[in-house]
Amino acid sequence: MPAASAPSRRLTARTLAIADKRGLILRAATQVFARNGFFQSQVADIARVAGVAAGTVYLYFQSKDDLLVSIFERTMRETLADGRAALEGMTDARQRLAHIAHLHLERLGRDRDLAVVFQVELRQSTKFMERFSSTLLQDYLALIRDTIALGQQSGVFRSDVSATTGAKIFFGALDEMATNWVLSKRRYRLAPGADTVVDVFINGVGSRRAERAIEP
Amino acid sequence: MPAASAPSRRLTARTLAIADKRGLILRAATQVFARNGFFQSQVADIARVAGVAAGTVYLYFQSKDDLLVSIFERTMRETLADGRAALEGMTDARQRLAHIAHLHLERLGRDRDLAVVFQVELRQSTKFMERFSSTLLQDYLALIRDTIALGQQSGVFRSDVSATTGAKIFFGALDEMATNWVLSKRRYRLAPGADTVVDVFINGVGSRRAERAIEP
Amino acid sequence: MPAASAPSRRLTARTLAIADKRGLILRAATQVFARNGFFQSQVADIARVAGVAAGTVYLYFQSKDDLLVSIFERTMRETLADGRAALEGMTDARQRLAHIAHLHLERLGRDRDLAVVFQVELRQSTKFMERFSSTLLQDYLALIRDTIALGQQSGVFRSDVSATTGAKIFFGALDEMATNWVLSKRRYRLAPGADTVVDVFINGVGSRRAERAIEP
Amino acid sequence: MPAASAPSRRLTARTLAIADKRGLILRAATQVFARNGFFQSQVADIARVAGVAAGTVYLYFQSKDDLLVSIFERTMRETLADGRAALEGMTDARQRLAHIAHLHLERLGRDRDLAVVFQVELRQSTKFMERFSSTLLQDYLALIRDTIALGQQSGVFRSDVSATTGAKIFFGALDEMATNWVLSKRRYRLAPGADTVVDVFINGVGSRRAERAIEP
DNA sequence: TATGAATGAGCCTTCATTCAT
DNA sequence: AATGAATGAAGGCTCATTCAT
Repeated sequence: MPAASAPSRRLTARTLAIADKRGLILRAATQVFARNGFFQSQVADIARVAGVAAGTVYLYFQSKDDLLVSIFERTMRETLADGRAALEGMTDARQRLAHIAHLHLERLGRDRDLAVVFQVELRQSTKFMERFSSTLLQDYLALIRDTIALGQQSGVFRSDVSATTGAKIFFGALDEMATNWVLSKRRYRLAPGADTVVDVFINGVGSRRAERAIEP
Repeated sequence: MPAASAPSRRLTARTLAIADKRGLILRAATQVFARNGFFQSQVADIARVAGVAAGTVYLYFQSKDDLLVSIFERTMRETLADGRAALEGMTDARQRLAHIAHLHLERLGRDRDLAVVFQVELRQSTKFMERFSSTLLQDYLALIRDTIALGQQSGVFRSDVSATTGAKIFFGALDEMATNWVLSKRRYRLAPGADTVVDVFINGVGSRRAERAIEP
Repeated sequence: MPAASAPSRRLTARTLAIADKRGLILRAATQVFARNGFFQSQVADIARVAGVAAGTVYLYFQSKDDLLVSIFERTMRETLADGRAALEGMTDARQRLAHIAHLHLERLGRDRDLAVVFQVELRQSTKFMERFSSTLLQDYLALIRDTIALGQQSGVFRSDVSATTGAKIFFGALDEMATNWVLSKRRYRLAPGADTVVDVFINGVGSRRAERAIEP
Repeated sequence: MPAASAPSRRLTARTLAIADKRGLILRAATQVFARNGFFQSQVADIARVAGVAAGTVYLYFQSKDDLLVSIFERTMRETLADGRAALEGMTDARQRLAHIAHLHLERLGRDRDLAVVFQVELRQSTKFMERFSSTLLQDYLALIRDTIALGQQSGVFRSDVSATTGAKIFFGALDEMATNWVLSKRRYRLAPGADTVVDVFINGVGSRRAERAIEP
């Protein structure tokens, strides 16, 4: 092996080590935040769970807030990437919505600590909310909105409901399913709820016999 | 007025004064929490806005937490009472849902500070969430669920979607409408969204031409 | 009854009422201080036990401190007066000491709450201690010192021990008996200890066979 | 010195540094408590006198209370250890008592701040008193009681006075000597009083001519 | 005299963050 | 890169005292 590659290899190793430790700390933070609540969690606790010293956390993250933001960003980025990749080949907007719903609830249903952080701890205050809603969350809502718009263009969705409003309703429904699951004392599987949400969103709860609903 | 009524009058005056002061402090707390966030708000700020001394707050409320809880409880109690009263005469489940949605978004749309507290500050942590979800919030969800069940019995709603899941979807949609409105930089009227939510919830976004949707 | 006497009678009645209420509050304070400790006691508690409003306490006493001081002064004044009166006819210094010791321990042994206040709560801090030691407590120590000096003059007490030091030792012994009784979990009668204190103080614990003691 | 000893040396240095800082804070607390009184002292003052940050105090002590308790425990432990060590070789109970008295008054007489804390501040309330009297203070009284019992067995002390009562009287006398010294405005040496206390305790203040004292 | 609602000064403690090693 | 001892700002809450009634 040529000597020249050594530094590069070392760099790669280092990069991996860093990535590992970042992930290690982030997983510890998710667990601690979920179980104690963000404000009741101490950086020292997270460090202990991660098996590092308190000061070490600050080598990888700016602040305690940054830990929370990073959990959000990392998960959102992954979800968005996964979502976009999977949607690539799907032409049916209804199928796309179903996929988004499944991805959404499956990811949260798979990792309860993550779900708690997403459904509860991240809603700390306008401080966080505003920071989030201006970026990745908007991207996520945009993904849904575009899917609905696609359905409207292709004629499978009504055009008299704005895609933006539809996206809020769809996201809100999924979000509430997740929040309810997180706060419920009963233990049930979250993911199956995705089908119902999609079904209701597309077909409504109105019976076929009933005429089109009440207009204001 | 007979002399005998004097004590009663004094008592009433005092009772009113107390009620006023509680309400005064609660309104101040709503404003301060909404603008600074719960954790960034100081009890001294609330007292200043209410025009009382810091210690006086503790004559009417147990703690800072209690202020937040009281805002929630007071509003929920009123909303539930109003909702039940108005629903009394309505037999059509679709009409009932429409009414609930309007009441929900109108109340929040009328008082932005209250909306901020409800959509953001109250979601502080599982500590609060669990406290809430076990009581009045459950009552509210039950009100929706019962309305859906009524619609299923009368045949205007499908019976192959559980009323409980339907209630989550309906509430989640309304909740997201409110949260989006609160966090949005644009200023628009919240209440009109109620109709769309009801429409989509009942009729779905699927076009009439499109067949019944995707089953899992 | 002459009209002229009415004011006087009223004044007397008022004076009595005042004396009663002062006493009432003071007894309540003694009880509350004894059971909760001075700093843990709240003026509102004392008022409640006395059956008056919080503000009323301040019509009879300057401050919370004043309550503690008044308990001390009232008891000391009574004890000193009783002591002096009883000592009047006694010529034997040993008999006098015995009487003082009995009076001391009987008064405390009769009222445990008072004893707790005297042995514990009054030792709050130099602030109180210095205030007390400069007046009535000095008078009390002087009463003992003078009794010892009398005994030295009449030849029943050694003159090679200063009366002042002797008084400290005698008082300290009584004081410790009381403190031990107050803090003890066992329930026993305090007063009988007076005899032992006097006996040891006068005769020493040395056996008769043993020669006069160790000199430094 | 071999290289191998370096880690051990570093450990020792750190241990010393910690021991120093604990002691440093404890000395500062003694000074501040003595001069301001416990309740009037602020933890921030103690930190300033010790030359550390306020938070640092809490790295070494649980609470403000703990500082007071630690002063007591440290001093009592040392005094008990010193006392037991010194008593080892002494067979004469009278000599032993004299030694205890000297140790007691010398230690307090040497450090006025410590004396103030012991004689005044530690008598705060039953809260502290009960905590103390159940352990180290009992040990100290037991040391005196055992010494008296030893004297009774060897025949130099009377057996008709219980060793327990004798111990209270002896301790009370020493305690009062110290309290008087602390509260006195005059400045005199405390330790010499030890001899008088022992003398009076063993021989009594009764003159040799006088017969055995008054029996109840 | 009596009330008790209102006042507001005062402080212990926590814990995110830093930095010397 | 890693440590963890040290920092110090920040605020909820209590309660003695006042005063309008």
